[in-house]
Amino acid sequence: LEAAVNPPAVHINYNNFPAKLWRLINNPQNDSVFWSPDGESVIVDQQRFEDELLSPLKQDAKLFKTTNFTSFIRQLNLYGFRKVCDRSFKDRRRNLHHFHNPVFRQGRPELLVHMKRLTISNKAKMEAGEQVTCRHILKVT
Amino acid sequence: LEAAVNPPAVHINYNNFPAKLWRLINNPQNDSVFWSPDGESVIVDQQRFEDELLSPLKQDAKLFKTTNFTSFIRQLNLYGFRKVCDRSFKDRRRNLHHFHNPVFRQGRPELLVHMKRLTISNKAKMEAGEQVTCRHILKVT
Amino acid sequence: LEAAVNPPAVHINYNNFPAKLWRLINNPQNDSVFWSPDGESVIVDQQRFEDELLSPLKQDAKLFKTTNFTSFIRQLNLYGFRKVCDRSFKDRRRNLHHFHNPVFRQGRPELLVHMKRLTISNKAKMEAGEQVTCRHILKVT
DNA sequence: AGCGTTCTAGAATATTCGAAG
DNA sequence: CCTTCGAATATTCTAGAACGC
Repeated sequence: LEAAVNPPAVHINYNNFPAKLWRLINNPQNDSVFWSPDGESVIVDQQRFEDELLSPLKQDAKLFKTTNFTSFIRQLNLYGFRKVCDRSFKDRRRNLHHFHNPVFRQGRPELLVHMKRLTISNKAKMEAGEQVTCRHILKVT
Repeated sequence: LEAAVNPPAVHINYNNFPAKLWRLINNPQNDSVFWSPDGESVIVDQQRFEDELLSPLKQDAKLFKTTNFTSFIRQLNLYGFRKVCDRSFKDRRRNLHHFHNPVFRQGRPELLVHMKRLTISNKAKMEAGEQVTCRHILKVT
Repeated sequence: LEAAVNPPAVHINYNNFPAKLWRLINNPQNDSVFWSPDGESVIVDQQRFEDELLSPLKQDAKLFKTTNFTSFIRQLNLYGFRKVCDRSFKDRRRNLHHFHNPVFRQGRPELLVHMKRLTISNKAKMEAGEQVTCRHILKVT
């Protein structure tokens, strides 16, 4: 309860995928990634995302090195996002992708520390009950 | 605007990495490190860099203690440079590395004071909104 | 040798992927899929392919049911195509994909009957030396 | 049962980072 | 702060799996 009132400061690594996605979705300037109405999942407008964030013409301030939308999808899956098939978000002209991750929720940055990168070796470790090191979480002694 | 015309004198520690890189890239004698055409990023010719700056044969005027190119790359990353994969700079014969840092730009020495050495503790402090002291910046106010 | 002079009539199923790709690449009207200069591999211009063949706006004459380029790539891989990384075909503005399959070559339609759909079960059969049935090949003896 | 489509994951390589000296 | 090394992350290409036809 106390934790809810005074949430511990969360420090996630600025350059890693979870932090980038968190900044993007909470950035009012950005209109290619946004929260679903219930704040429980992520919606990505593929065309805008490609135009504004992946275009090779905008080399400088690029958040991602890739120019392929599929690489972004691979990252989402690696960090535990699963696609939600929601008819109400279908749009004939726009390609809207709807992804859910239980530890990526609007207004809950403290959950981000539970993100795991689901590589084979990490999954094996988790199976065996071992610790998984996650570099996106800053250890602030 | 005034700053652009009369940039304030910049004082960064002569022997630290940012200053060394700044001197190198602006030294017409040097041909292993140079600005990209738009002045927004750094291009390094690995062969020349190794031959002219890292070779143990040139003990005298050696700028760096290391003889490994990878250590130089580690420094670039530590100071916030990220590799840019730009197809147009590919050269079959030369190994050209293209790195970008928003505060390392041609003709903008005043930006150098914003360079941060991205150690874990510095990153955590920055996440928490605290000041980060950098020894490479000489305070001469 | 005689076969090269008088190649046996080849009949592949009109609606299956190999036939569709063959028609596309040999159709002068189409400019999104074409042969590499040596006729040994396939080059796909992603933007044009999406615009002209996958766009949901062109419902009528659509060759494929999908609107996703990735589904097309999945088909290429399923039929044994592998990506070729050829620098000389890089284009900053266009996304050109270069795929190779030893049995898909310009002017050699008779090779198409050797195309296999590499599903798990087909691969297992081939490992065991069994026949693989391919519905895209019309048996017209 | 085979094919097309979709979503997710495996595998390989390139890049970046943490930690120790 | 610099250097080194090993490990985590990012990116790319290919494949597994599930489903509908």
